[in-house]
Amino acid sequence: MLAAYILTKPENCINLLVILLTLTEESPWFAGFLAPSWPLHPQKLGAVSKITIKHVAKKAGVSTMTVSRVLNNRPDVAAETRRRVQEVIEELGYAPNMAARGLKGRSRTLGVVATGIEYYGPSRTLASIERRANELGLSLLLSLITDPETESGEDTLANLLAHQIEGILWAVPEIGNNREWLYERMQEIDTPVVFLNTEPRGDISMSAVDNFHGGRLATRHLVEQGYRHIGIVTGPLSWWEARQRLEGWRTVLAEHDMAADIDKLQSYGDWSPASGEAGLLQLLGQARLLDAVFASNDQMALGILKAAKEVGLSVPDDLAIVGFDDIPESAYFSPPLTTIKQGLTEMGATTVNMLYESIESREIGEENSPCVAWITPQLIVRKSSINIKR
Amino acid sequence: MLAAYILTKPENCINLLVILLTLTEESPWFAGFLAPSWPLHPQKLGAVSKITIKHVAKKAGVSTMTVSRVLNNRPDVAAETRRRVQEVIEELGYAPNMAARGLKGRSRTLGVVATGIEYYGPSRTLASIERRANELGLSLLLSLITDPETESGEDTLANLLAHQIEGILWAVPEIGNNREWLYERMQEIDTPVVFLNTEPRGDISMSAVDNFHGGRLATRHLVEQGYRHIGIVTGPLSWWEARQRLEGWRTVLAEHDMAADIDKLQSYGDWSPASGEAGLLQLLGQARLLDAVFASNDQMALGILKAAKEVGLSVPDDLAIVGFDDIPESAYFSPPLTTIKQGLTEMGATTVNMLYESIESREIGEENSPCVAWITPQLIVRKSSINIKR
DNA sequence: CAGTCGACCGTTACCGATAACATGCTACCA
DNA sequence: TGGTAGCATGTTATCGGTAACGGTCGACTG
Repeated sequence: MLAAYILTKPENCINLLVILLTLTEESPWFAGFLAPSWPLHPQKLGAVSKITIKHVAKKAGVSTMTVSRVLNNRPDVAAETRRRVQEVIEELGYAPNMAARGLKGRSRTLGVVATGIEYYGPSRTLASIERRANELGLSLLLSLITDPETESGEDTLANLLAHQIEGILWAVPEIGNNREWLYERMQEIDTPVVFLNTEPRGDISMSAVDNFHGGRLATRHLVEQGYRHIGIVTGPLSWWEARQRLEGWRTVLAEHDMAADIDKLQSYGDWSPASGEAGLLQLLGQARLLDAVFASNDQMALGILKAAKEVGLSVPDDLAIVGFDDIPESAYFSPPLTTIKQGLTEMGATTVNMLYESIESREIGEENSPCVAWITPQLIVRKSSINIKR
Repeated sequence: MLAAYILTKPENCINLLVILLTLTEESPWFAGFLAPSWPLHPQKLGAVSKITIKHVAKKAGVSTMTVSRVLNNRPDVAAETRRRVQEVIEELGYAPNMAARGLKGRSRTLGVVATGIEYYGPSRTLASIERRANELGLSLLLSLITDPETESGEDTLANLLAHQIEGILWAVPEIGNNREWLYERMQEIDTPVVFLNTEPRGDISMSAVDNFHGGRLATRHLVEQGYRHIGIVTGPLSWWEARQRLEGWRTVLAEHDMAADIDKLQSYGDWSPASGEAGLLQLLGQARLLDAVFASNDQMALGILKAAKEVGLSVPDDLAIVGFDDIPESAYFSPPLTTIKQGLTEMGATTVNMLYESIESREIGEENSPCVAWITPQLIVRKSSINIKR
């Protein structure tokens, strides 16, 4: 058979005129035409080549495309064919090459950008993200930011995009304006992003614990227990969470006419036990009548417990304490710590769901609008805040 | 220019005789030869197509291969060419597509299989793994096992391999024989695996904290402080770490002739604070003279502290306690906890280094032999074990 | 009974980077 | 001055999967 085709390579504007001689194996005479310097490539077979879609296709007697359709649960495959292909897949133990899929934009991988996973909150969140992603058949590419105050994460983002991930979970706290670049960048890239625990704004998808509500819950509980001079040790106010918890505390104090001299009831910590310790000492110096403290996390509450003991204050008789986080240890502090449980597991799963939906809807072409989910935290009452005498 | 080539497609044994007419853009007359039914493909340009190696090549006036060589720091590029290419890369903000690289076996990605990252040790380890991997330019695909006692992780491994990862870090504890399948599987796959915190064996690469030494450190410290009846609350004995710590304790007791009635000095916990609490009560019931406890982790030590307080034992006067892990909270327990710091950061980094070397040496073709690295833990002395009266 | 439609399946051209191989050129030697 | 070694660079095929498109065939319609 003799045929002629024009092939074009647009990128370099070179046209190739190809005169094509198709010879079947039955025409060995053709070998005579070959110049000796044009070697026939020996059939390179890898030693124990992995099983690919081609092997499956060959064994099932169909084309690779049909196998691909079966793999992706496309509707246009006859039931019988589908069954046969699935059998062969099973039999050969075939697993699709994700890199090849990624090249075509279906990597089934999410990027997670997180920080501080050696601490309870972030690691808990990450664990629930992984679990939900796994359930949905998605893999996770993990990137950690060591110091969110100084590292912007631009390299991190670039790296994730280079891996052809299909969506991004951004679990780094917004500190100051360390994220402005990202909001701009998001306009250009067409990979959906969902944020965790961040200040809501109209143009992003996000899920967050209602820290304001949490701050209210903690403070209101202290008010109800009869405490009248309720101080706070905040987290770093560059953190949105810390500001929200502070605001909740302020609101409740104002509601109960306890906000006179409110400045003297505030102390600024940095999440560490040491700063809780220092915070209590500072508060005691400022507010003589102090009888309760809302610590913005459990670690600081632990530092406060230690400081209280050292200055001879008994908890909860002289001083009540409420923490935030409900780390597993807090039930075993002495006394056991009243605290706010955040619902981080729920938040992690929710964000993955949101991202998944976003990816799905993008696939079928519809643009989906930003979405916000709030997680309601929960008060866990233990001994550190209960004073039967009052 | 006229040239002829032989192309072969081994898979279907069809030979193509290609007569190649190279026409530059300056030869539009050639269009006359085109049959109307052979359409020139319209140049399909994505809306805002990402920058690929081709764009860089074109702009730098070289071939894609040369760009690739520059990207991979291959030696055979002229200094001037290299500089120009790098300039263009910079200018266009080009980043290589990792999926495409993965397809060729150079995904620059490691798989991490871990469990329990909501706890301090694993999350700390994971953080240091990520940091070191990042420094080496490697990405991390994260897989978590929820329950290592029931989940084998075979699916997890398959998933990682499907992603064309170049190496695996296995940070799931060996419990019973939950890993036999993996040792077998490792024979077939040619992806290097490094294990974390596991019992050494000749045919695997691994890094582990010397838990036996840690157990000795803790116990010897108590002996030196003058305590004579030293109990232990172990972790679950299906865990290698727990067994090693127990063994260290046993050895020191035997060395000091304190191993009479040793059974009554043992209690079996499950890492949780609650089991520490229960463990102490059990020990007190068995051993009247008990004056110290080695808790196999800090969380159980916390439970023990609580239980001691409840039964009216003062720490460290009546009862000394040493923990294991050095979680950040332990310095703020009341009293602050003496404990063993594991060196998890070092372990994480070490395993990544080992895996990296293994990958590198594999690339240049040499087979590298299994390698074992031990991390030496460290005693952190705090108040819970210091009794000046003794 | 021609025409149309839809279900099913195959062919081809990519996706982006890289290994293998080919080629052009310079330098150096006999 | 021809030959050749070796450096720098280009060309092609390939990795494994999927989108786009085409073809076939039977059923149904007018």
